[in-house]
Amino acid sequence: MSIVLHNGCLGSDEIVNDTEETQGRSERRDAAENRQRILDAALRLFEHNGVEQVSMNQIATEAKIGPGTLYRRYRNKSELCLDLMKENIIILFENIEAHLTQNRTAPASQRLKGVLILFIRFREKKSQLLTGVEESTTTNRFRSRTQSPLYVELHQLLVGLLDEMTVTGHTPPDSVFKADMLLMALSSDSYSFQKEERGYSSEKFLEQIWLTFNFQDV
Amino acid sequence: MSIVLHNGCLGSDEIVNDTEETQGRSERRDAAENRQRILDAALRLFEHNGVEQVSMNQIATEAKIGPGTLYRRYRNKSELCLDLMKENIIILFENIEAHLTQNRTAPASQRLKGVLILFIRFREKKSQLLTGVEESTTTNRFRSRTQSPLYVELHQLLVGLLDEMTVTGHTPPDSVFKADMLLMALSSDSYSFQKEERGYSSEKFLEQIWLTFNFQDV
DNA sequence: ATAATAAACGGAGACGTCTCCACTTGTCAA
DNA sequence: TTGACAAGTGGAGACGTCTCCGTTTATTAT
Repeated sequence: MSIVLHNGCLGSDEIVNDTEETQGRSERRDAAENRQRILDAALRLFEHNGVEQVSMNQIATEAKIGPGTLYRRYRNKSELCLDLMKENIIILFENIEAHLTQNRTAPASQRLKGVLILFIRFREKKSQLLTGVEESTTTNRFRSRTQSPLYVELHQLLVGLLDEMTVTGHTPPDSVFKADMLLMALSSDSYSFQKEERGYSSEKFLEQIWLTFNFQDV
Repeated sequence: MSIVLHNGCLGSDEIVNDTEETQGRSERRDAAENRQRILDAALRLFEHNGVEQVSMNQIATEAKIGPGTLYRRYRNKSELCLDLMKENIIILFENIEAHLTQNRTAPASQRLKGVLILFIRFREKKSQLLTGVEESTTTNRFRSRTQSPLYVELHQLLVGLLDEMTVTGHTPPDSVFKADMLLMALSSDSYSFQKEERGYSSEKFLEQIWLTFNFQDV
């Protein structure tokens, strides 16, 4: 599972690229079959029990394969969820791309807001799976999050927009840093905490982000 | 293990309060002894192997007690780390209190900066243990982080300062939200990521936080 | 077809978290 | 002192992640 970084503007189709890097050789027939079983089993279990509640073990059992086989394909649940979200990720990036070209002449802050809105919508749509993607059993949660191609891609995008927005005259705030903070603020953990514990709606949340990061009006 | 919220300004001594809520009855002798063994064992193992690498199992074995006994006292490693840091937490809050009264008349933004500096120093000093405190095996990492009394206390403090700093005339950014974001930005995950992956020094990190959140100069 | 071979498989097992509960032990009132 | 009993204990065991490695299977060259 890998999302291929592309040169220049977003190429929605190339973003999610399965099979190992640059075609080693096509997938063996039995392997392909098993992968489908895994995906089916996972989806079934996720729907019945919720993503959080389902263990890799259960998935293996449901798919009637050994744990080793499951782990060979997906190092953890996070990777599996990512694979299950391929579709939606592609759509997200297509939407972003469309929005970005449509508003090509608008101020960067406006384009940024649009991107954030699209991302929040995306998050809402498949919140459980996305939380699954961002989760990680192993130590260094943030580290694994930031290594995910989804993160890298979005980060790059944000850096571009933030750079454009930099107010000339002030000390330039490092856009890389700012993008990291922004993505952290938009993470599952943060988002669901604000919604559930602090009682914010999506709109209020976004508004607060905007105020906190002190972006330009509208 | 509980940190008692206090009324009004910081009462450094009351912040860390052991034994269960408001004295149920004093700890049994054998229990007290075991707790000491646990603390000793944990410290020993942490020093030799690093906090991350040590499991609750190992601690129990090293302390020569059953796993059940260990878990009865500390629901997880995080709580154990918190107990191990009591001293340092008290000192942190004492320092903050001192700084706050010393600069009582200075602008809130300056006081805030001081608090952040003290916090970063605190983090540096016991980084491993603090990371341990913020870690959590269970689902909902952020949730458990935010429920920790250390979080609640700091959050309260920040809200106070941020409220003072609110520029009259702008849309008031919710200080509770801002404080959440700030604490998230200062979390172990974030801090160590910026230091190790992005190559920031403590000073640069703090500077970027300042710029990102767009606080007043100095 | 068939042999060679690399990929894929499965499950045992190491190690981890955490719970449950029958048993022991400290404490305190009588 | 002693007995009642809450507090504390320990370890078996349920369940989870993840690895290792001997065996099976698909593919491809012959």
